[in-house]
Amino acid sequence: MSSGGGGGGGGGDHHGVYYQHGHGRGDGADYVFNNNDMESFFFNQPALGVGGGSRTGAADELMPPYNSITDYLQGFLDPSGLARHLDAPCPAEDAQVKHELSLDVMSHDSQGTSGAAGEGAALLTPNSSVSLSSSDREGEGQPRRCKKGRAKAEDEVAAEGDEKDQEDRENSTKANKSKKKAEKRKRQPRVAFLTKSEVDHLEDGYRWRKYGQKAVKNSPYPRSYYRCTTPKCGVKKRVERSYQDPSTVITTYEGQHTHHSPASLRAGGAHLFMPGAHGLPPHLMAPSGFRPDLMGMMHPNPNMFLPSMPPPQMPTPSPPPPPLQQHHFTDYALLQDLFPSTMPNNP
DNA sequence: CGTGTTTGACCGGCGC
DNA sequence: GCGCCGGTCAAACACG
Repeated sequence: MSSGGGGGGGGGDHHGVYYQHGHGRGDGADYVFNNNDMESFFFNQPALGVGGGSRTGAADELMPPYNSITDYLQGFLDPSGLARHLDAPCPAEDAQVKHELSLDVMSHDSQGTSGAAGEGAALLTPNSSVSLSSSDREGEGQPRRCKKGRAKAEDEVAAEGDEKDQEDRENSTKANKSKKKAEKRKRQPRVAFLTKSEVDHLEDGYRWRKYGQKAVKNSPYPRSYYRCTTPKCGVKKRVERSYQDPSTVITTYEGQHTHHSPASLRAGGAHLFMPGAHGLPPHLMAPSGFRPDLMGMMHPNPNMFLPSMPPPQMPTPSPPPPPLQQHHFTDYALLQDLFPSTMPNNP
């Protein structure tokens, strides 16, 4: 139960697109994920060492590093889950999800906006009585500016080099600044999920604090900035609505959580890798097409596991969710519009 | 009171 | 150097 309208719950229908591109200015995400394994987009670029930079939208060539938002958010936190995936992707459950997705797609057609939003929100919202809470307002997990960036830079400089004359100090200041900048510029890999949803902020099991909102150029829809409220977890995400397809929400995650999701904890350490067996919204479950062989490559920092992570327990059974209303929108042109700087021209 | 949102200001990178 | 723009800060505010 977030005050001030926080959280908001999930939307009625969801659909993502997986896409990767290199770092650059602008909104780029390293990955864009498509929840529908049958039509997911995924392009590799050599920069990250995943694949060979092929730029094709052919489904059978797609090798999404993450099969779902959940995969991305949680897949690397749970060693058992990872092992589970690496060993066997649970074909039965996998097939189940696939089946559900297919059914959803087939039976609901595209009616994007429906009154099911509220219903879906209720369903997709993993109950807000999460156990994790924090008053961490400014993300202790990552360096923050004391007051503003300049103040912090100066503090750092003062702390590091002190017995230098003013000139050297200035030089070191510049050097340090550029150094820090360089380090700071080193962004975490980002993964974008395109989701058909009525609500902007999709529930993903984690708790987020909104720390900013900006108007997006050439778009009537603003972009919201969220930060994970868990201390020591510097994961951020941006949420914006596609101006081209207003029913599509673009959620870009940056970084990896260093903790389990409150939702999973609430569910008794549910296997977030176990599609259909936990309380997570279906749109966050991993569809088929999982590529365990890519796990190592797709994750630049596999050491994100918490050593003290409690072993997963059997999840409490949750009532089967109603079918989602999903849409196919794997439109290359749309992707180009969404990520013009990174999408090649349609071959 | 705790938690989360809103919003204007600010910072820093980049292109011209 | 300047302006643009994405990203962030933080005080004020809202809500249960």
